[in-house]
Amino acid sequence: MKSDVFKKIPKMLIYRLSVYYRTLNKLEEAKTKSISSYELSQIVGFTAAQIRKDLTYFGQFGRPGKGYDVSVLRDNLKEIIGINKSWNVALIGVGFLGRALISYKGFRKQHFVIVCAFDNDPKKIGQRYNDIEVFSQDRMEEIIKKMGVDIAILAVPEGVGDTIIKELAGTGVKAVLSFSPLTLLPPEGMKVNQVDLSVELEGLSYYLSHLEE
Amino acid sequence: MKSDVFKKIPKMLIYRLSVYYRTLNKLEEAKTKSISSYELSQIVGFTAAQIRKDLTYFGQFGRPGKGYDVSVLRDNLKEIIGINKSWNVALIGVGFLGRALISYKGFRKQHFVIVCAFDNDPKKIGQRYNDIEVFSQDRMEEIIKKMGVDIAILAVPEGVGDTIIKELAGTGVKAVLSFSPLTLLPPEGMKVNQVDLSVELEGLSYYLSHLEE
DNA sequence: TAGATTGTTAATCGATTAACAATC
DNA sequence: TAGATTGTTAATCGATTAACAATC
Repeated sequence: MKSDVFKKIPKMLIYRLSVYYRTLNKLEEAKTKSISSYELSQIVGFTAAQIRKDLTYFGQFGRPGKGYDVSVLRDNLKEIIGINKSWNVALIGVGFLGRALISYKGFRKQHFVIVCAFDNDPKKIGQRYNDIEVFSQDRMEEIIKKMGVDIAILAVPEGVGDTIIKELAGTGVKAVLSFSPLTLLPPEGMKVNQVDLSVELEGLSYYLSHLEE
Repeated sequence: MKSDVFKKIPKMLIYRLSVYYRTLNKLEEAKTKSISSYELSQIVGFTAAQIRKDLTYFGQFGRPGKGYDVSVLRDNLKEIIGINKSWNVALIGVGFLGRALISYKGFRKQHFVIVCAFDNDPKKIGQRYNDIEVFSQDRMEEIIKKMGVDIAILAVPEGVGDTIIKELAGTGVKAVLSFSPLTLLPPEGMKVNQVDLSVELEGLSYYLSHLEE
């Protein structure tokens, strides 16, 4: 059954799940006990029908006439998203961006724990930032395997991203979040989410250029 | 006619345009003179049909039997995206992330120029990073108007994002790229692109959790 | 019970893909 | 000319929205 349930969901649904989860966390902090799909829709900006539809991909979480119990739905989403456990994260590249990520407090709360960092600047190797040790880039495979890294975050300069992705493929890491622009298609079996500054800015440029219409 | 042409394009097309543009730039550097939709499809990973379809929203840029002239298509995309000119960018928040953005060399090349930065840490105000002056947060409206800022980049800690978006609405800035998680819906007329670390990581978590299926 | 709201099916809308006549 | 490849229309696929019976 499980394999059936999770088969084909709309691509954007995963992003909406994160938004629902975050919103429910906020509601719980505010001691809200229950919420209807309509009320939730007012907060997140999607339609109530879409929210209900989205949830049906995973089960039934509400009560007709009553709405959803905030903490029940939250806990279910937590499990669906897969953050009812912690994931081990390796940070590759300890420049400004890398250090911004290391010092980002939201990580632990969200069940992603940076366990090691890599750089090939000799001045950085062996140092600790926020208690995370920086290793030499050539020890990537060794350390990643030893520490059981699930996810790699790429914060390296433009140009070297593709090379590192290839090296990562060899370590068994199956999920990567890259802040470095990549030009090659990701290797088979590796999921790569790209945060792409140019693409985001160019989206804004397009919007501004075609505003009058 | 223009107003007709740009009316309703698929949401994801804008992102693909950026990918085409970047790829064509690379091809031009490599002295490739012309390329077919099929060859391009092999590089970017979308289908040839989609590439041709995407381009028809904006005009006819190829020659049947011949393909596309790399530099002609590139120049057209440049204008379509709106980067045949420069946009003035204000950086809000000069922490690690802010400084990573300031030192990112890709900016100028891509026609986005950081013209000013804001922070409310007294130690930072008045300083210059990469020749960009940091102003006090309360002078945001004044400076942004004076400098003709088009786009604001939000690199502030979690929690303050919503407040600053509201302030920005008053300055006339219509496009924002936010690295800070926002919970409120953006004000009318303001386009906000969010780079959301939690959402990206949770997407990976979902993928890893449902791998076997 | 009456009112509210879910879960789900059917209808609509939008985006992608296939196919091919036009044309270099 | 023959072969290649575009631009575009029609067919398909997928995602969203509307509607409503079921149910609390």
